[in-house]
Amino acid sequence: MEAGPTRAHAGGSEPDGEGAPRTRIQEKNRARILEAALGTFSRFGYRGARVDQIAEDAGMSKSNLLYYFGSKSEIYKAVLADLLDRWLAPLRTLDPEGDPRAELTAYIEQKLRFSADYPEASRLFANEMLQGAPMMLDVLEGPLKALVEEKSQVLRHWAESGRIRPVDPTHLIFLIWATTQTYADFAPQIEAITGSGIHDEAFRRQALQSLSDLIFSGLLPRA
Amino acid sequence: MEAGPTRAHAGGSEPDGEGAPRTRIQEKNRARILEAALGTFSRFGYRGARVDQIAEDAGMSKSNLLYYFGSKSEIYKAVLADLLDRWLAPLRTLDPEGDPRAELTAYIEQKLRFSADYPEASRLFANEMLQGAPMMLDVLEGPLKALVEEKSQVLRHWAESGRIRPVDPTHLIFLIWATTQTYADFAPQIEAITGSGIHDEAFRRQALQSLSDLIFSGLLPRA
Amino acid sequence: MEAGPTRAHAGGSEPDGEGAPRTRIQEKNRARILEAALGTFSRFGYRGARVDQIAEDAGMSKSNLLYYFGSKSEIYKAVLADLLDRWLAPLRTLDPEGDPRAELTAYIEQKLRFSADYPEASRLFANEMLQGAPMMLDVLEGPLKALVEEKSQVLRHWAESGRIRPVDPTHLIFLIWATTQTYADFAPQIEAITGSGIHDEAFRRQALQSLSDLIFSGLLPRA
Amino acid sequence: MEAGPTRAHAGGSEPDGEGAPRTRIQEKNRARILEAALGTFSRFGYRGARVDQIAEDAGMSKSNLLYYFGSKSEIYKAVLADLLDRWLAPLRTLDPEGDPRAELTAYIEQKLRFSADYPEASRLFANEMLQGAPMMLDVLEGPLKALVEEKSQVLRHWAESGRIRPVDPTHLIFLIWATTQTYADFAPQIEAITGSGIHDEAFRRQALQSLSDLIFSGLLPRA
DNA sequence: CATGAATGAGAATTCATTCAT
DNA sequence: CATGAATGAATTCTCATTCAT
Repeated sequence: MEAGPTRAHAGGSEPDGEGAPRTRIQEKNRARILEAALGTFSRFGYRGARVDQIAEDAGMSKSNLLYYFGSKSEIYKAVLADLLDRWLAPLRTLDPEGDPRAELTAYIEQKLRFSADYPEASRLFANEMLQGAPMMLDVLEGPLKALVEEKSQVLRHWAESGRIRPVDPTHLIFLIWATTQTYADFAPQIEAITGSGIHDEAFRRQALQSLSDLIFSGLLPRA
Repeated sequence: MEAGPTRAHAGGSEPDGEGAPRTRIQEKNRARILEAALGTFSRFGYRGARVDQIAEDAGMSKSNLLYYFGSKSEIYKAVLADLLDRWLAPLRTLDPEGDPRAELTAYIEQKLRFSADYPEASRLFANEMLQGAPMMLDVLEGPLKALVEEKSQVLRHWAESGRIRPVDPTHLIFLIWATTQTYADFAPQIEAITGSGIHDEAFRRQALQSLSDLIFSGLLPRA
Repeated sequence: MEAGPTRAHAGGSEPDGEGAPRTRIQEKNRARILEAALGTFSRFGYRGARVDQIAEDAGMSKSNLLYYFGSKSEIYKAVLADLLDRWLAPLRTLDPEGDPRAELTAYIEQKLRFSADYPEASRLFANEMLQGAPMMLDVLEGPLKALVEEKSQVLRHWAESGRIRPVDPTHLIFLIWATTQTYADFAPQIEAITGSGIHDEAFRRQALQSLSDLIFSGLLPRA
Repeated sequence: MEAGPTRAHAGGSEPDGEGAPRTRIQEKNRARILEAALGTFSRFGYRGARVDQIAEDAGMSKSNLLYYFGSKSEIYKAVLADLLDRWLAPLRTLDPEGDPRAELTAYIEQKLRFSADYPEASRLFANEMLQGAPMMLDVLEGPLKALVEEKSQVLRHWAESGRIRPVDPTHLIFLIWATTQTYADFAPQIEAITGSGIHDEAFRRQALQSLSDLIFSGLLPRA
């Protein structure tokens, strides 16, 4: 069983009930925990992460951490939930009415920003995938798939109206995801080779430039 | 200490001396262990992996496994070493004298094959990156960087001679890596969305087609 | 690695920080552990001792013991530190201004008491020596050597002023140490031969008598 | 159970039967094993010693070592048996007809030589004592006790005939044992303080001189 | 006579979690 | 809201010993 739910923890007064109102300090501590957890889970995965380390990174005792979340898997689930929305948001903005090049460039830019601003979130997502996405399968097969199909339609329409060349939209989306995320997920490799990384603004501009140039114009010289 | 080297275990007559000659049975058992280890490490990373599980997957007792490798980190290192050569091989074949389109297409195809044939190796590599590449940094900064620089020259020459459009070669290489590996590393996502995957030959052909079309011709309609 | 230092264990909120203030319960548990550890280490040495057994003797679970000390070698070091002061204390009391016979007799008596009251401490010290004193070398070469040199001076002065015969002070000190400690360290032998032991008050008086008689008057009949 | 006998090892053709004739190579290997075992057992005691290490020190495989001795405790017992005779030998030479001073000086010298030549044997003996002499109790209570009683008689006769002062012979023997063995058993301490040790001939002469001077003449100045 | 292969019982830690305060 | 104390189930690794060759 990995990343699987554990029994709901007993006790009476935990602050995590459904829509339980939270005090300001609770809110702050939950946020600190989630941030620390993101850092750890993204590096080591669910099994490799240690509650101790999360607590330490969050600047509180392990006991106190467990007062807020009850169990390791609860923390994990909360982090994942936080993550998904942000991960999907950029694609949602793709506007069927906009100019294809502008829209896609904006999308790529947003994804690059995400890699720059939330590299750990990107890595956590990657980690889930590597493990077979045990906690995310339903999201992948549900909302994500639906969204991809919706946006694929947009791309197909653009192609039919001659505004872009006809390309398999799914693979195009995969390409955009892969190329933008790689700057976060494979950062050590990127940095070893280039000496810089997506966190650097100049580098990010250069990456955006190269990517959109390639995606829009391709490699073949114009006749 | 994660993924750090452990001292060679003192006890017993372990068969793993430097260039020690190996008997047939050793060869066989080591291979079984490495294969099982690849499966486990690629899913759970170094810390999340359990020696028990590797032993079970390899069909031997934990003690016997440790007779061959001495420690978890020794296994990990052996798996990584095995992996690197295969991972790098395709790029090495890129021939400066060949036709750019043919060469690059062949490269992409090889990388896709790798994702199809050794998805676990691909994921293990990804996992190392996510963790910050603790065991691989020197390889990244040494041989890998050198190879990338060598092949970047090739791309640059092609551009200078007008055979391809001038594109930042490093980012092009990153794009190829990312897009080909994503089919192995993010397989659950791919499958959730497309219902198929890189292991399927038709899918692989379609992916290759889409990728090379995009990379060579880009999205913009020809004037 | 024997008796070598281990890293402080990462996990949890161990109560053993540098000069961390200790609660009453911590004080009590640490004391129980140290006492049990003394018993085990003194019999079996560092390597031969089992943490399980120490925990059992201390009346607590192994986990709880490790909550207090983190590792076997940490316990060992704590026991040794506790031991050294007590072991050295008697020699410190040797007063240059006092009467040689009274001073030395008092010293011998204190050492015999130590053997009687803390035979396990004596044996632990012996055990460290047998192993080559891996954890104690610096103390031996530092504070202990200094103290011995200081007290050797005292003996030398006594000899120069004619109050005792001139004898190599170092070997005299070794003799006193050896003869007093043997009653604790070689207890089984002593008891097999005499049927009694240093724990017995009459025996102790007899030992003291014999020792001081020998040391002061020697074997040769007075002319 | 420590140092306790384990079940006799099965098999048929081991070379260790009662008076089984031994080939030259067997004889040589047994000797190498016993020597290596002495080194390890003397430092770490029975429990702390590892068969691996003994095998390595003896320059053979663990399997081969166990071919000769069958089990750890068998080796231990063999080493102890070897040891006892040598340890006792010096005392046996004490001649009732000889001159007390000459006889005792010779005895002390022999014991110091033993400490110099076989420090590991001395330490192994000490180790057994520290553990409560589980394997030696019967020897201590039998042959050793008898021998001590015999030689005590000698000392008593000497005292009765006025050749030495009347001193408790047992404690005198203990003193000689303790003081001579300390140079082997507590070698690290001796060396830390003096910078030399019993292995050094000059040091040994000095020790002998100091000891016999003290034992025969004592500390008090002659009137 | 000797070695390589294999194993199971231990032994030291690690780690998530519970409990009391 | 927070911490210290305690625990038991893993988990890695050790070690004496057995088996086959």
